[in-house]
Amino acid sequence: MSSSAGAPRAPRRGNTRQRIQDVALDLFAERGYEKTSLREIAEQLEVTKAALYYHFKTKEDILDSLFEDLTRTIDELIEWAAEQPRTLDTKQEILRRYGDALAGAERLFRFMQENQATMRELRTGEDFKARMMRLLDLLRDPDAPLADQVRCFSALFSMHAGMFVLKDVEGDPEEKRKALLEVATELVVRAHTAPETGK
Amino acid sequence: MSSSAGAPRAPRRGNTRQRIQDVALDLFAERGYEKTSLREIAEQLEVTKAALYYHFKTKEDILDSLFEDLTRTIDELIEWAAEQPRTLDTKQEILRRYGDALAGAERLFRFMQENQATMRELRTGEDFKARMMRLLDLLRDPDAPLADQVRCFSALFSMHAGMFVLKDVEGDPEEKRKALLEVATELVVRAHTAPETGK
Amino acid sequence: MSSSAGAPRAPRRGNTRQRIQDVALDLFAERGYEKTSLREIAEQLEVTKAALYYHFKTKEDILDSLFEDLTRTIDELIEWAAEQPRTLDTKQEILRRYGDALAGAERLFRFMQENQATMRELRTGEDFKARMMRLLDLLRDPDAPLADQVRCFSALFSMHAGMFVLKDVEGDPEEKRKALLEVATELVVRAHTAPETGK
Amino acid sequence: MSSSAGAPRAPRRGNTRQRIQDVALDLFAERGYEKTSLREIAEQLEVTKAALYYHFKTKEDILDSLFEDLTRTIDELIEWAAEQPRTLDTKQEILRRYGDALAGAERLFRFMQENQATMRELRTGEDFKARMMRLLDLLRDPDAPLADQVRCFSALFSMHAGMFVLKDVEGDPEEKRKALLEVATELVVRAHTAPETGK
DNA sequence: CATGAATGAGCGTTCATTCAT
DNA sequence: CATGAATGAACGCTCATTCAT
Repeated sequence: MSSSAGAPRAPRRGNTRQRIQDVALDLFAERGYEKTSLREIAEQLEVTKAALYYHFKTKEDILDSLFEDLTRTIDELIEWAAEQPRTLDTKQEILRRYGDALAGAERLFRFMQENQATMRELRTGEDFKARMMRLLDLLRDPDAPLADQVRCFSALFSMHAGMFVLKDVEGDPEEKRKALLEVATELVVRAHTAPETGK
Repeated sequence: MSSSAGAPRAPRRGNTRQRIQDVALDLFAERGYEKTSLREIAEQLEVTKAALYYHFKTKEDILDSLFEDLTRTIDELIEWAAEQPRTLDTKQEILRRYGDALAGAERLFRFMQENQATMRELRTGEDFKARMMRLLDLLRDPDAPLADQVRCFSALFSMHAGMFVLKDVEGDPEEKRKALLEVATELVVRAHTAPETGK
Repeated sequence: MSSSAGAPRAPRRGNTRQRIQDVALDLFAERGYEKTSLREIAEQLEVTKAALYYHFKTKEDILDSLFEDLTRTIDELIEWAAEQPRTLDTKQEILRRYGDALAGAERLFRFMQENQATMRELRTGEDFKARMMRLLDLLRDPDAPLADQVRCFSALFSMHAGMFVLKDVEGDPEEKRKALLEVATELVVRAHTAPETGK
Repeated sequence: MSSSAGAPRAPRRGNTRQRIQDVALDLFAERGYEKTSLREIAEQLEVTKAALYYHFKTKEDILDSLFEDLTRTIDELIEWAAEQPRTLDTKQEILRRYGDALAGAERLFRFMQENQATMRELRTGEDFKARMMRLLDLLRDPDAPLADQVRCFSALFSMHAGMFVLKDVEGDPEEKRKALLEVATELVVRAHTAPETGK
């Protein structure tokens, strides 16, 4: 895709690190973290396994690096949200921004979605889960009835999982995103404004 | 744990097959399918790896056997639902029954939820996914606007994932179940009765 | 072949031992001794592995039993030949009788032919080889030139191997046998009557 | 054996691949292909099993590599022979050259001779057999009487097997080779010039 | 006459990782 | 910036064999 230019085998300047990340993410998402071996990654890049170790200390290190950007983005979102008044508007804006982050890191979310068992055993996984919980806390009101809390979780989680499950449904991806956001927003609105007391 | 008593070699009655299934499900759910080795399972049972192979032909075979009951239950649900009129009542009953199935196979659902990458590469996984899609088809109306379809998917999926995510939230499990069912039902109701025409 | 009669699943009287031998010989010859497992034999007979151990002490024991008849036949041939005068007529008769023995134990010869490495490590194999050498000694004259000794070995060995290699050549099996015997005889005749002195 | 000296970890230059081949051929020929484990090979080389896998993709791959040289030699022989007139002289030259190939790959021929059951199930084995048949076709006349065809096969096969069987006979190896070639040639001559019509 | 249940040893193979060059 | 060569640990699986019933 990128290197279609010039010589039959381009010199490939200092971009190897990024190429590793790219291929690794593809394979981790496609076949799972454990089932993807460094040999596969190296082969697809036409370098040796040892080359990977020049750029990353361990296999887990490769995975961690993939999360860096996303983690920063979400941290910023959390930071911003924490400073806002906990109004409905804020919550809606959180969902909107979260949807954007999601769209910008689709493969990574797919990876998380499909490798939760792995994530649970990795530092990065635990870190990420904590951030999701922080986000959830910004959406829900801990004193609200359980059903409202479920609504908030459901909103967040549906956005998360929706893109992949909806792949089997016909329709334009952009439309799907909108529909997911719409339903999520609706759930949060309902949770925020519900006047009735619990069950 | 259990057989710490007397004789150097316990009699070990004819329950080994079930004990294997039990331990396997625990470990598969806890640590993931790939990361659980047959050695671990055998060690926890205090038998040799070879003993596992007396009862199951392959590792995958153990997994498959775990799905048998659940698969039958869901097939019955699908069969039943297919014969009902596609009313709102029917849909609500589907959710209720699905919730029951879920409660009766909690560890298995947790396993699925957390090992999707693995499931995708296994026959049983594909089979199960197909059944989920059948269920979704019984809830949604293919001509309805996208947002309504999202509501149905979201209902199903939230029930699915909810039990595990909500473990970190305080509250009685039975209450949580009810809350999940309530929100799911609400989503399906909304999808069923929505008068407005999509986008 | 034999038990085509009556009930869908015959009671199978005391012939199990023979059935084991029959199936074992088939598989040993077809797939090799090492690559044939007792499980395969048992499965093909629709009994359990343990049943085999009721009839034979070890896997090697099954193999040994297969050689019993043939061994006796060849021992008789050797004994008979040892008492004859070492004339050309005797030698020709040896070949003829050997050809008969061969025809009556075709699968076994095929097994030997194709599993020599295995035979060399088994008692029975060594025993059999010794007998072959005895036979060779009855055909050749140790003081004759090397070429004559080669002729005798070649005669014996060609009969041995011929049946299997010639399977790929068109023609009636009985004719092939005759042709093999003819060539073998011719070689022995030449070895016996050669007037020239070796090298 | 060699590196018993000084340094705790010998340098082990770039000859490992060949050392593997050498040891493997020894063991395959001595104990049979199936009964030779990679552990044995590795131990004899004082490396780990995994080291073998750096140099060869599978166990079968090691075997295949052993055949490469011989296969090329025989292909050249076949190619050369196919271009010659099918005279007696040509046939004699084929045997002579085949004898040379045989002498240069003695262990390999022994391996084949003693592991035919294994060879039959391996790609390389089938390939090799096809080549032998090609050679046989270059020696025999398909319209000649069966006995003449047997003579040709017997010639080829005796050379093949002779070296190993004759190990138990006293005499100089070089002399044996000559005697084998002499008898083989004689058989082919007889097949080529036989005036009588078959049966 | 046979089975059900299990074992211990071993197999071929793969993996993440290391390190001298 | 990377490779060639290797390791140690583990994996899923199969085997011949045993023994109480």
